[in-house]
Amino acid sequence: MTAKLHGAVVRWFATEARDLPWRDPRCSPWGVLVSEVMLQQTPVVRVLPVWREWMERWPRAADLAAESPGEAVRAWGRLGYPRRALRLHAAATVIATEHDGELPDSEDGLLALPGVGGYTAAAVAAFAFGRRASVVDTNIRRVHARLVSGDALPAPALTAAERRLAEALLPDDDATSVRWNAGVMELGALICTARSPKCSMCPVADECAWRAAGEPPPSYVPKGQAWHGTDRQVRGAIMAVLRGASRPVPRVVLDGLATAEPVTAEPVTALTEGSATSPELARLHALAPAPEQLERCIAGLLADGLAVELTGGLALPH
DNA sequence: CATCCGTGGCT
DNA sequence: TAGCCAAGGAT
Repeated sequence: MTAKLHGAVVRWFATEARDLPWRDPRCSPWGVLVSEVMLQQTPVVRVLPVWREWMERWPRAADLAAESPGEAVRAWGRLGYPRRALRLHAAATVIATEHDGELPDSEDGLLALPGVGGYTAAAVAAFAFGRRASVVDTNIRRVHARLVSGDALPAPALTAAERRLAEALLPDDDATSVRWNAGVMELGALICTARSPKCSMCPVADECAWRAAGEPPPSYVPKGQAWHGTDRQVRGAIMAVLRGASRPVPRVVLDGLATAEPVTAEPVTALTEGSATSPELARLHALAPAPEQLERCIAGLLADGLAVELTGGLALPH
């Protein structure tokens, strides 16, 4: 019953898939893992250049493990959620020291790595090792919701029913299951998008339960992600300062930025000479965080290991 | 299980 | 333009 869907999606994927470097058969499992972690909540177009830099600089897990975690965070750049860089570095260390430099090829083995959850473990097992694994990401969930369940959007959180459905739809043989996973994911990314899906270009539009039902609206309103004034925004601004700093950033500089006292570009430059570029400091200052928020954010970054306290000030971890 | 955690392109 | 939202994971 699902054979028709399998054929349609696999054929569509064969001709319409984007030519992404981590899909190259010559890409190593390590390269696939790096791509999957970078792609967690970050769009492909922004990952591409950073992934290339990482692969050139750290072609094997052991190469990254030999670096300091701070270098990983700095090379992560502005991909967002920098703790992912930290966990990727930790995963590289585990791979280098406990797995002789080779990635585990089973879902369970992958799942044990830092920063690797259910999605990433299944994705690497499938895309790097050709295993039959049930990959469930936001794209696949959305396609399943529309195509099979007739809903405009998947539930707010992954449900057991969705896992069962994904497993039930997964082709039996390894090779087809890999193409199905990749194809459904690509379909969700390019055609069956969250907003304004391109149904006229969909290879399985005729089988879509959501279309058959007259494209009913979502049964709930997704709540947006708060940003302005949040700790995340302040943490991000602090991290940008630390990434741009070639030496520890004195606490007095950071603390001074939280005050209402205007800070001119001149003294900022003088205080942080050689330790940070002024655009990053200016951005943090423009946020005008309350002293307690700034303190809370710094404490959070220290607790997360994204920053360390030195006598000279705050810096990326060594 | 809900919340927290960055960033910037797109509509 | 202001929001929406993207190949999630950890707690």
